[in-house]
Amino acid sequence: MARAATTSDAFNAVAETRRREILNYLALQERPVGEIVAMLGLEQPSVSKHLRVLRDVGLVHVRRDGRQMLYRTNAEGIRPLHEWAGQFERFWQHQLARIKERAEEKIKKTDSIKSQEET
Amino acid sequence: MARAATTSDAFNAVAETRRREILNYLALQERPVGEIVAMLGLEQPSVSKHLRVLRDVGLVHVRRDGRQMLYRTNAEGIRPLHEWAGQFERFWQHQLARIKERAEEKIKKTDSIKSQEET
DNA sequence: TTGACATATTCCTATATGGGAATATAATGT
DNA sequence: ACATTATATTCCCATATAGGAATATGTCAA
Repeated sequence: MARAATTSDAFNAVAETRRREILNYLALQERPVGEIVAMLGLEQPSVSKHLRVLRDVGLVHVRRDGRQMLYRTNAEGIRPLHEWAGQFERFWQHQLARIKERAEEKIKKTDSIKSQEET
Repeated sequence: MARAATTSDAFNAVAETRRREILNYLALQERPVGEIVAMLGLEQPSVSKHLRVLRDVGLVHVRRDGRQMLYRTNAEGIRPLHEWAGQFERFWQHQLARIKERAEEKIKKTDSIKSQEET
């Protein structure tokens, strides 16, 4: 089996840096394709293809305005990702706490060595 | 250019469902490869290859214990993902608020129609 | 050393890219 | 109808899989 399609789900879609950039750019307000092209410095067809992927997984909304297509990030689609990653929050907090503890113990030891030296 | 390597970063690495399952499984405690194999129902070489990818991007820690290799999730590696997704939290909150508003307005309208009918 | 167990790597193939180039589709103005 | 503008799609190719099969590596025990 080959790698899963980029259109399989949000996880695969946002694996691409350019698509994450697009989502960041379109979060605040909707924009026509031309502005996204200018913003990313990519060829227009490439941008259209990325937008297609984002549409297929429901990460952007589109509406037509004359000849323009206005795209906007659908933040809801990013929630599953945030929630999955959030499961690990308590673990990295634990890890950080342990790192802190060790660092403080190290300082204590250093201090006691120092006082020994002073003796 | 082809798709970015799965070992490019955490985003690409966790795009694969199996690898997310592995990270969930290894979050609570370290486990030998054999248990991961039993848990996922995949072939051992496939699991070893997924673990290799996770190691390369720093999403798991490993240590040897006799013939076994004990893997454990490195939650820190998942933070960038959580933080990127977290940028959109305020937007989906807005979106939900608007949906709620509209729903409430709809109910109001329905009520006023009802009272008209009653007249 | 030899055998058994645990894990990793290599080789293979079908599949899915992402970008460039060329072309198609859609909407507007004249 | 025709030219122009804005996007989308198709065709091409180099690259990177994920999994299966076979094999290699590493560790322990007798």
